[in-house]
Amino acid sequence: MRLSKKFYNRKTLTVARELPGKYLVRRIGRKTIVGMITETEAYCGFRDLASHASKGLTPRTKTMFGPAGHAYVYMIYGMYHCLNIVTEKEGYPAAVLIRSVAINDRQGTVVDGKKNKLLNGPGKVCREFKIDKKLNAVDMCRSGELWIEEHGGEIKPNQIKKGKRIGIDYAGKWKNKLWRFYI
DNA sequence: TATACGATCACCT
DNA sequence: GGTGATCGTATAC
Repeated sequence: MRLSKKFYNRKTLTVARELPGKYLVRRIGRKTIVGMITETEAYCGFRDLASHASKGLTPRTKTMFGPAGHAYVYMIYGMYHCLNIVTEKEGYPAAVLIRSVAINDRQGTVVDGKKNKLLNGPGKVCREFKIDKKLNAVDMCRSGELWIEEHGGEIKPNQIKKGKRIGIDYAGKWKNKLWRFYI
């Protein structure tokens, strides 16, 4: 079942904690790619120095200020894209970064010599799912191209671990927050 | 108009 | 462990 706006329109940490174990679905024409989310990070509020939104509202970060359930896609290092999902109410800048996804192909197709493929890193996730700026600001509650499903029962809450966020050494005290969730 | 740098990855030592 | 690739964005002139 597809996650509704109700799911995303809650506290960012709650959404980030519950997303691991859910399924990211990407439809391109007739082809569908499905992967289980295995790692997320929360970025929330004006004061979080690790969040792009701490610099204020700009054309780039506008999506993060928008309604919950929208995809926030941005380019990093000129070569990679990162996928985020906007959370909380419109006007409050918050999002959950999808850091890692495990592809379990339902048809059993071999991917990279293995049946299962772990996409550990937001850049790899976006490369595999063919996510780029065109998907920025799409409504994941309604889009026919990108959304998240819940199948239920696969992951128990006690399998989800938490830790410090990664790659944000510049964020001062904010870098030590335990806002990263993974399986 | 120009410049510096980043929520990364791959490849080098 | 360290660094180059490579470009959109923010910030500074």
